[in-house]
Amino acid sequence: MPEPETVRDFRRAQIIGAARRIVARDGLHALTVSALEGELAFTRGVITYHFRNKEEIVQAVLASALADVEHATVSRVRSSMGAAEKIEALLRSTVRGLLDNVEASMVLLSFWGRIPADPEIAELNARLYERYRAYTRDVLAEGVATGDFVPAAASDAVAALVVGIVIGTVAQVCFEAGCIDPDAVVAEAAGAILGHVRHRAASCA
Amino acid sequence: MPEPETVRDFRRAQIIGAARRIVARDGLHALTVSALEGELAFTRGVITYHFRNKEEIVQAVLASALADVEHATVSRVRSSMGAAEKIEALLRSTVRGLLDNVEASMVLLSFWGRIPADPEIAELNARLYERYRAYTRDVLAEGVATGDFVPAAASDAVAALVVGIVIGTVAQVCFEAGCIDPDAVVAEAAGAILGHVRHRAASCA
DNA sequence: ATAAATTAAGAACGAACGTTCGAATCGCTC
DNA sequence: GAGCGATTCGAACGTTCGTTCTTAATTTAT
Repeated sequence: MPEPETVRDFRRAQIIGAARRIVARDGLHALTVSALEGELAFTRGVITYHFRNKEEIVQAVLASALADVEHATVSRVRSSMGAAEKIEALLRSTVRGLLDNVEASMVLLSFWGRIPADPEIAELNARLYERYRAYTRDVLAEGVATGDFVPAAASDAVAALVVGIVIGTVAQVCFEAGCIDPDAVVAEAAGAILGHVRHRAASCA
Repeated sequence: MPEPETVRDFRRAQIIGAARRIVARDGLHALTVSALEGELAFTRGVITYHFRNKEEIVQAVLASALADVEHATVSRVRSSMGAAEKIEALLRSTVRGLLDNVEASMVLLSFWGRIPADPEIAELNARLYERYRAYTRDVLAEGVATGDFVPAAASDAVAALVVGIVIGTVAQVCFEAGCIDPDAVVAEAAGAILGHVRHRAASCA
């Protein structure tokens, strides 16, 4: 990630940052040029000079949030871990990472409203989740190969379950501030899933 | 649910139905008076005659979808079931019910974008999920009382986990049509959670 | 049959949106 | 310090939005 050198890059980053704050705070529908003027100390001349149009800003906001979320998820799992550890890290670290960057998470949740109307956004979202599911499937297969997991588990369904738990937990925390303890939820989820995919002998004392 | 008798009630239902279709198909931002004119065979005179303003339509759409979803969830669990059956029904029937009425589900997902800006919508959503969590906690307590479940389980976290699974699964199905098999996901989820809250003796052959 | 009330129609309005554009200002080079 | 490109400014434009209002059509009651 190179430091912004030119004025252009600096301004663009500044505008995208303001746009992200607006979207995370008030929703995507509140992202207007006037709102950007208020959030920054600029007039709209600056904004329209550095971006061709508003759609370019919207896409930059989405790309920025997607990059953050991507970085907060899979990259936290170390390859030195065992399969069971990886599954737990996949859950715990991902939820933690998403909630450490609530702004990016809220931005992505805001973009959900555009999925029905915008196939491009739908595909970016689908790719994100599919990548996460694919990684989960790999870990499951790895666990089966090492003999840690039972081979019968339907890895497609379990992968979707893991992703669903992450999505559902983050959504509840983001939309109902204070009502949910994500660490406790993730702990239960990890226990339940590992107890389900691991050989019974390992979990039954 | 009384049949619409007066012309007024009939027209209102007609307009709300069209509004729901628009929101479910294209998102909440696409719900404009002009779009309603197109979806119905009316002019905007009719619409503004039967509704004070657009906000009233929006709230009616939300209330309508909330009622549908509410009906599709808790009401499907029979009180004659055992605790374990209830947990499974809570998962399976709820996901099924939500996906049987994709329109209502998509409407609710569309309204998520308004949660950051609209405390009223945020609370309606929070209430829906909290009621679902409370019911799950009751079932868990019932299972503990009958000796089916281990008493140690943190029911708050497990309840949030159940709701999260429902949300995450429905979201994946709605946003990635065809990629996810909800029945398989729910089956894995039910197996994992029941294996986790049930006494080990019951699940270890 | 006629008067009154209800409902439908569609033109017109102000407000807010994204965009465009010419003038003003800054920063650098020669 | 004059000249020039890069940047900032803010007014103005056309469009679309939700709302309002007048007129016409239809239904209901007497």
